[in-house]
Parts: sequence; C-alpha cells; structure tokens
Amino acid sequence: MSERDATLRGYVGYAMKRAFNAIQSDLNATLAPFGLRMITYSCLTVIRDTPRLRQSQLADVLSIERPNLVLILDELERAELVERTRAPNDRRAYELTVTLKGRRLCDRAGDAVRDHDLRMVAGLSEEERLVLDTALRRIERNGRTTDDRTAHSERG
Amino acid sequence: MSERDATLRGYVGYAMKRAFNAIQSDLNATLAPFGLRMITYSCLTVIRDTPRLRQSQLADVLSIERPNLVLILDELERAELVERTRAPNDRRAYELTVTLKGRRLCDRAGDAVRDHDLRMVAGLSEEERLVLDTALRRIERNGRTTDDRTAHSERG
DNA sequence: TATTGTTATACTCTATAACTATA
DNA sequence: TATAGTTATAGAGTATAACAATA
Repeated sequence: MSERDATLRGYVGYAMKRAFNAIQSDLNATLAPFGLRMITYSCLTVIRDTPRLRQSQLADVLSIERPNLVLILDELERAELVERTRAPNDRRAYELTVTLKGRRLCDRAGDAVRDHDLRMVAGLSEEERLVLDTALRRIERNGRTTDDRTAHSERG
Repeated sequence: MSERDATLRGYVGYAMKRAFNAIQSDLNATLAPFGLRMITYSCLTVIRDTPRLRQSQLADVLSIERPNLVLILDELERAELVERTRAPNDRRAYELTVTLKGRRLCDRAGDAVRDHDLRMVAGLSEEERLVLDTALRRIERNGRTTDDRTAHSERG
C-alpha cells in the first residue's frame, strides 16, 4: 500500500503539522466544556503563575501580537476569570491577576489538559518522550537562528 | 531564570505548537521565492507523485475540505503548474496532472524544502530524528483514536 | 439516492498601521 | 521621543450548507 503522500512523509515538517493538528483538535475538544480555547487556557495559566504580569509581557511570553491579546483578555475578563488593574507606578500599563473563579477553573482545566497531553503521547516510552521534548525545543531554537539569518540578509 | 511559561512547558502540545510555528515560518519563507505556500507545495508534490489523482482524493490525502481545495487548485492552474482534465470514465470528476513547468518548479522547490527540513533538525542525532519521527506518527495516530471516542460519546 | 466539484459564507487566527494616554 | 494598551482592518486557514452535473 504505497501512500500518496510518501514524498511529504519524508519531511519532519509534514509529520509535525499532522501531529499538531491532532493535538490541537483534541485539546480544543478537551477545553470546550470549560468554556476555554487553547489560547485562553494558555493566557489564564501564565497569568496565574506570574504575579503582576503586564499585557505586553504576556504577549511576549506566548508570542502573540499585542492587538490580538486585547480581545482574548476581554473574553477572560467578561467571564470573570481575570482582572486588569492599573499598575501603580505606570498608569499606561495594566497588571493582570486571576480571580478566585479563574484560579479554580484553571486548576480543573489543567487536570483535563494534563490527561489530554498524556493521551497524545500514549504508547511512547519515557525515554522517547524525553527525546521528543528535546527535539521540539531544538527545532524551536533552530527556527530562531534562521529567523536572524533571514532578517540580516533582508536588511543587507 | 524561571520562565513564565514553565507550566505550559510541561505539555508536549505547547512545545509542539512552538516548534511547528518555527517550521511553518521558515518553510513559508523558503517557498515564497517560488511563488508557493505550504499548502500549494504539498498539493503540487502529491499530484506529481500520483497519476490520475482526483480532487476529492487529494483532499482526503492532505486532510483538507473539498471546498477549500478548489481555490488552491485554481491558483496552481492559473500559475500553469497543474491541469484539470475530465476523467474519461466519470464526467463528474477531474484528473489532476502537473505540467512540465510544474514538475520543474516542484523539483527546485523540493530541494529548497529538503534543505529547510534539514536546517530545522540540525543538531539532532540520526537516532533522535528517528525517535522524533516515530513519536510524531504515534501522536497523529493517538489523535485519530480519540477522535473515534469523541464521535461515539457525542452520538450516544 | 449518492458523489464530484463548486459557490457562498462564516469563524478563527494572525499581522500591521495608526490612534490615546501616559512616560 | 518612546511605550502600553487599543482600534480598525485585512489576510490566511478552516469548516459547513447547498447547489449543478453526473453516476
């Protein structure tokens, strides 16, 4: 049974896209009962873990553009999971905090997400999971270095 | 230096998203000089590799919806890389073929994509790359089985 | 009736420019 | 002048319903 995407299967990028689609789909199904999506769960978690986090810092951490974060935080605030409070020293900025309700939801959703994550790597040995994690970090890093290369060659 | 996304870093899915973003960004930069995107390159390659491929089959192979494929093929046909010809036995269907121009572009772009793919896994040993590939396939497969589970529980 | 390709449409995600209020 | 958050907007990518032609 020769697969029609045999050539593409030779690329790590193709396998990665298919694997990531599987994860994304299962994760969104996992989070839907909590009224969360991938990005809102990610924001909620980072805010809970980081005291006095500002919007621009959160955008940096999650590699999303500042304008796109605004609507996400509006959504979390409307759901009473997160609050924006003025920073005392800089009246331009907001400090982000989770509400009690937000903390509780984050905990419960976190359990579900951990289950989901384990489900996705089921059948892989502990060592294989370790190698996978190493490889993914390395690929992310390789991407940053080729970013630089591209930026330089575009400038000159 | 405690990272603010430490909790998220514990998930394979989070590492995968970041790694895939890096790949996607580098791949699109790689393909832009050829006038191609990830999806158009994928279509071009599968069509070149598969004689008498039909649109619905291509959509199945690449897991994209039939309506979305129409515009992609319009784009490839406008660029004179691919042709739609009526299937002799079934006048509803089209058979897809690459033109000579399409074949040549696919070859040249393929070289660039292979370079890109190797760049992304630079620093990983041959064994680590093998484990990575195994793991990604496994995750994709795990996603399909939880799809089934979801579908069943949704039905009853 | 079912299938192939198509149209129309809508929703999410992402990216950029320009604005406001502060610094 | 530069920065934090915001608004408006536009481009991808993705998903579904409904249609015409054909099986």
